[in-house]
Amino acid sequence: MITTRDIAERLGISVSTVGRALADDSRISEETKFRVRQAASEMGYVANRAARMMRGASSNVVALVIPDIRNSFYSTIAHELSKNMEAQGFQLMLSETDDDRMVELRHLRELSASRVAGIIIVPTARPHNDSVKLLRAVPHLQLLRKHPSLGSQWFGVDDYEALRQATAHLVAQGHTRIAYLGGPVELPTGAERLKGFRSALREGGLPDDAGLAELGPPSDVDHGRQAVRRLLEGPSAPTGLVLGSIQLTLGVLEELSQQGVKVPQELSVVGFGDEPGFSWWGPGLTTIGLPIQEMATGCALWLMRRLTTKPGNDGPYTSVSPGSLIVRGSTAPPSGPARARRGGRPSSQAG
Amino acid sequence: MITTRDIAERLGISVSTVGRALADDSRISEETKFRVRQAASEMGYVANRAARMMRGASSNVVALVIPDIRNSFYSTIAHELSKNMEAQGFQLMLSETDDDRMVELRHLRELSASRVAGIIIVPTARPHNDSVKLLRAVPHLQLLRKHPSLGSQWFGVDDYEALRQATAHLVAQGHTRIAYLGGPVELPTGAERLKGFRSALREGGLPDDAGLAELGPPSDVDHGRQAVRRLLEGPSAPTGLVLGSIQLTLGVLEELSQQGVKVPQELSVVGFGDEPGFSWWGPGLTTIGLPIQEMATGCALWLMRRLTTKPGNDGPYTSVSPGSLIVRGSTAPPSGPARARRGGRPSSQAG
DNA sequence: GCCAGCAGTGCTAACGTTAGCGCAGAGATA
DNA sequence: TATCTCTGCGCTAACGTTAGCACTGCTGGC
Repeated sequence: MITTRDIAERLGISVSTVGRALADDSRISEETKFRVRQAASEMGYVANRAARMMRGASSNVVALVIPDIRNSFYSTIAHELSKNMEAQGFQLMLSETDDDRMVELRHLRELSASRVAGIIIVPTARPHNDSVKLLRAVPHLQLLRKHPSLGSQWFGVDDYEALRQATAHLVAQGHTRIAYLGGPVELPTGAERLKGFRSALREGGLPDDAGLAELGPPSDVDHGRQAVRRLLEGPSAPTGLVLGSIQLTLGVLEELSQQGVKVPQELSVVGFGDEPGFSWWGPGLTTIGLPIQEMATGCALWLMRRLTTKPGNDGPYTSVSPGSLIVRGSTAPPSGPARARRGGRPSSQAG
Repeated sequence: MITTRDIAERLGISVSTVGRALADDSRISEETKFRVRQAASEMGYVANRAARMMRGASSNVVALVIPDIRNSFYSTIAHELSKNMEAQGFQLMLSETDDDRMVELRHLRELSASRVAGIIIVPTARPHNDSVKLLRAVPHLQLLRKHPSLGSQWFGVDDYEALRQATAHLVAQGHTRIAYLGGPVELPTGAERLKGFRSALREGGLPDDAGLAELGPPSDVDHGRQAVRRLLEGPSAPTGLVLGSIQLTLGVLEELSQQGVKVPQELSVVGFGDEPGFSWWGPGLTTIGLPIQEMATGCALWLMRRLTTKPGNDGPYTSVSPGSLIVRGSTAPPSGPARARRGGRPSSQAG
């Protein structure tokens, strides 16, 4: 590798002069600067960032710590971050945890050793104590999931309200047996979404202890398939289904297509997130749209400002983006006797 | 930040001893090792990799340079690489080029300054000359696209054969007006895929100069929508359509759904890649399945071996994975007069 | 004619870690 | 008792870059 010393020797000047010429220092004559830049270019000199960092300069790397890049939420976030950071000369490190706290810890150790400038993290359910310690030493930002021990800098969506709306949509259509399939309550998002679901049930005068909530790994497409099969095979199958994860939604749609379940006649479905395929699935999937792109952009801008301005404006920061229900064809009033249960309306078109 | 010096001062020993204790050097007594490790843990010591790198150690970072992480091909690759590299203690840097050679160059400069250990790149159509120079200094591997100036280490798929098969499938069903929508010939993949398409036409005795090939930005979903609209509105609309990019396929499916085009009655479609939604789109999308995951794994293993073994086994290496046609419901013999063109078969079930 | 000031450059230390070499003390051997 | 070996540890230089300080000529003011 070419160093400033190589350039200095070739030109018969000192390394200081080379360094200053490359830094465009005003004390160096234009002629010298020109010769140095010429030589550097010819010789293929590339400054060694490791050496620069040893002199106290911070790195230009920001790490994104997420469960799985294949989840389109996270790839969208990664793209948006990358785009915004590239303009500021930052690079993006990618760490996948697979929702395993030990993997998360290993990654955070590595990132800490690499002295990354900042970390954007979607934490696991219960981060290891050492992970918490490591994060404290680096400017960081929680994304989507908010764990109290990791500080109060957080960008996320209103999970509670999103699921409340989605469920209320089914309640309003007269469904009384509504199931929920989402992530575990150990995850902050899982807990909020379940709360929103139950809250909407209560508001609609329905019992919320129905045991119609299936919780499990939110990134596991196969779990979505199996769970929806269990729900439909059960003794008292629901007429409505609300989903609380994009991967689970993918699994459910796959399974419903394969089993030939008639939507919305046999089952009304509200998905989570908005993938390309959701609009053309069956009758079109009614789903919860989330402003992931905007959130990621906000996140990137916040961190860039945090890293490029001197004063440590480390006050608590929280940004909650609202979701919005996208109504397509996968939801309709329930058919059959269950429909009469919703009070005064005449049972027109009953089958 | 805590350094070995801090630990040394606290324990009243030298930095050398601390360093050797942490490196588990056999010359250090077990008792000292224990005390050092204890102190390091308590004080939250994390080794500074920048300093370590200055002593000639190579970094543990591998960069992935791709057009866009939102493309599921690339997110799958990123995931697979990440998973395989994590076990070996490597980290993944993500660089998106948006297929812009200047962005690509900027990223490669940064990566070079960071002294990444290796680079896996899906190059742009015509990489900048400086990009070529920079890559030469780092162990690297081309993925999917193969540009001659970047060396002969390459992992990819058999683009030619994949498109030949896909097109032949339509030819065999009796289509005579088959359109192709894919990336530009400037891209190695674009050129190969177009060649495969035209080759299948010739083999089927069809003219291959039909002008039914629409080429354009392969990552642009909207371009897919517009292009298929143009094809269908044209004076001589095709009865079959073969696609040469996953993003274009997404756009086409969206547009066909929206316009209510009857598939396969009005148009037979063969997609590219296999997304979750492809199986439930319309009658199920016949598509070209590609072993992206296996290819990425092979890629990761090759680079890991390359980086962890001493001798620079830099001989040319090329691995071509075959694709396979997944036949679903979106392809069928053409209806209408065009069908009679395919020789002797009686026109049963004509309508 | 002498000193101040300035432009342009060189010398050197420092960042944190590692490895080669050296050294002190304890025990073994002659 | 004198020498050798081994264990356990310290000293120091080196990696590439940067910044503080010092140095050399030269110009201008008094």
